[in-house]
Amino acid sequence: MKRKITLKDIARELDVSISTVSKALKNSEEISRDTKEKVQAFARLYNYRPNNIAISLKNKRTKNIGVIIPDIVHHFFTTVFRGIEKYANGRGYNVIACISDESFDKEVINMEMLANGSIDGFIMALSAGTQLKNDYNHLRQVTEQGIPLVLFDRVTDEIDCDKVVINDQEAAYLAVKKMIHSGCRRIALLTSEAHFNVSEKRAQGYYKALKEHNIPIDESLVLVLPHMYDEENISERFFKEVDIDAVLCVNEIYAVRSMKHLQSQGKRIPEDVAVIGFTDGILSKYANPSLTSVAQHGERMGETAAKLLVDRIEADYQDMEEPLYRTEVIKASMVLRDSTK
Amino acid sequence: MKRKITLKDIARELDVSISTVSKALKNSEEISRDTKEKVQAFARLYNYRPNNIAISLKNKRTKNIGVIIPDIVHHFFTTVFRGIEKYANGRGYNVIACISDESFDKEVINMEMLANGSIDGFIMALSAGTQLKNDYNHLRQVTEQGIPLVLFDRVTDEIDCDKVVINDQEAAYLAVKKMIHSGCRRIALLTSEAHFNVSEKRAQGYYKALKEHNIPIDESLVLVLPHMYDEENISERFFKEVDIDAVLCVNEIYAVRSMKHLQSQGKRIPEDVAVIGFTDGILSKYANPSLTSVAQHGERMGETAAKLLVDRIEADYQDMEEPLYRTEVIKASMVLRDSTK
DNA sequence: ATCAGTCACGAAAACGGTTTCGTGTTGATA
DNA sequence: TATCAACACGAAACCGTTTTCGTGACTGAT
Repeated sequence: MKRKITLKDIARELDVSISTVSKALKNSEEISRDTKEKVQAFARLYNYRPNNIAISLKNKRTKNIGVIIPDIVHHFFTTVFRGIEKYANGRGYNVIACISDESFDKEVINMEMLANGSIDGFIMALSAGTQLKNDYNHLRQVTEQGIPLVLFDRVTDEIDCDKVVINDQEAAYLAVKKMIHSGCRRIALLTSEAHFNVSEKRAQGYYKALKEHNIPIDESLVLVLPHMYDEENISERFFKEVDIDAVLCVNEIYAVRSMKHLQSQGKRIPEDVAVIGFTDGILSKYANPSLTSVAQHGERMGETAAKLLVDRIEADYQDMEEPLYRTEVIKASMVLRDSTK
Repeated sequence: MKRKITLKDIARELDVSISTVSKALKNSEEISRDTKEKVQAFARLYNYRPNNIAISLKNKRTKNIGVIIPDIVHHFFTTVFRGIEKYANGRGYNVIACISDESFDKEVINMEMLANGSIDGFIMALSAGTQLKNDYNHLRQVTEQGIPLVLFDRVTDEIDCDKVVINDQEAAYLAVKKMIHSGCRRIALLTSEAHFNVSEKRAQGYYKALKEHNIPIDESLVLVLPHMYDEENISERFFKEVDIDAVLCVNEIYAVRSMKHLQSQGKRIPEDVAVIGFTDGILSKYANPSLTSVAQHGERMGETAAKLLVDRIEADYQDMEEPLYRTEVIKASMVLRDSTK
């Protein structure tokens, strides 16, 4: 087993000082051609690579960024993660992934684990637990220490930092508007109580579209599903009881499940009931009929978040004047498929 | 902005030496109660946390593990990743995620980035590119340096290390057997040419089951789909041309697409054609009809891989005698749903 | 012969910890 | 009173780099 070779090893072997080796490898002007060649050849031969940890300690930067997301087995977060990873990698950063599992405690623990030098900055989406608790002290701690933070999707006004969101309200508004224009009048909304932020905004868009078209709001058409609790039965019952010609769902799963329930009642999609979901993932694409869906462009969101973060890290590092905190809005777009007319 | 406080700061402030502070915080017997209390109180007050990087440098271990997977937007890998993250976190390790994007070059670059001190060990699934190229020098480099490596799912015999695989062949065998027992005789196989290992093993299971039941093998019922190239058209044509009463697909996507094509030809599932897929993901669950599927238990696979890795890292660290390399087999299981009789 | 000015290199500090090995002070013991 | 162990603490090395600041040897000019 060949152990890793260090500057010291090279120095000893070639009978020069450590500083000389370091400089020679950096092609410093200070070192003679002869020595440089000798050192570089030796380093190549023994496949010398500088130790990242030592460099991190010296430079006080790790070239790592911490990503904390509530859930990875979730198409949207997965695509965001990919966007982050791609962009960060392109700029020489590695990504440390932590999954909060929607839990406040895990989120706090993860942040604390990473905030002690392991990373140069954070990208995160708030866990449901955190939003429920409405406690953001762990975020404040981090920003007060001068660690850059970018929030995406599940954000909060309580914290002053860079943010990336999608135009949820507008997207929902446009989706409902589309259904209205194709003749729908009794439009249901399936939403969740869990991640307040986005669900609420989407609901606002829904109400706004109805109002604008003078369609009376019927609260019995709005179903708020509890997080992970007997959802399926509740929604099945719901569809038996209401008389509708369209549904807007705040995610894909609700949407395909709605289609299933509606179809089992003999309703045709989209002829009898139109369905639109949020999150243009694999389910939307392969559902039968395929699902018209609001694409959130997670990958772009991830890239944008990563860019904001890395830019700020590097500005920090080079003592450049700090750009003001920005909130980037990623425009959702509708992917038209066969569940709408 | 409060900068991070260091041992040196505390030492200066309390007029003791750095060593004393260090020991006091570790509750060393060497230090008097008075001093310990003073130091600990001060540290608490200023929220002192030791710098991870410094500790890593000293200990020559980072408590990070590197995970390199071909793709994250893929249910199976995602669940494995979650298993790894959970287990590793439980043992105090963080996970650095790299996505090779099925490319040999990216895999190599990622490994080299991480192998210079950033991590204590690797968990990875080989990229398609690597399997194609059949070049494993980057893995060999890593193991020769004494960095522990665990391969999962997409493994190779070329490298001597811990491995975690599923019993692909047997799972496929059992799936086909099930279809035979329910009366199917003309059973198609939809497979891919990309990740040779698993596809091939599944194919072997398919052939084995047919042979064992004296069903003649008809190569025209086996469709090998090229990776990402016009798959949909090819498979649509395939289903128009063949006359079958069952299909085994090496992944969910092929399976739901098969169902779609079959249904559009008026075939009923499972009455006319039974369908079984691999990867028990979200698609299988929400497909219509829901899909009988081979569950690969990715999460358990991830946990197992992480356990193997962490155990080896810690054995290394404590100079314990090294356990021999092991290959753990995760048993796949069949989730019966509505696409089979 | 003296002096200034390269040139090529080394010593040492620094990053933030841990750990080994002293060492000065105290109180008890012979 | 001399000796010694126990106690409480500090100095310094070390992990592997980078970087600043010398410095000795040589060159060329005066």
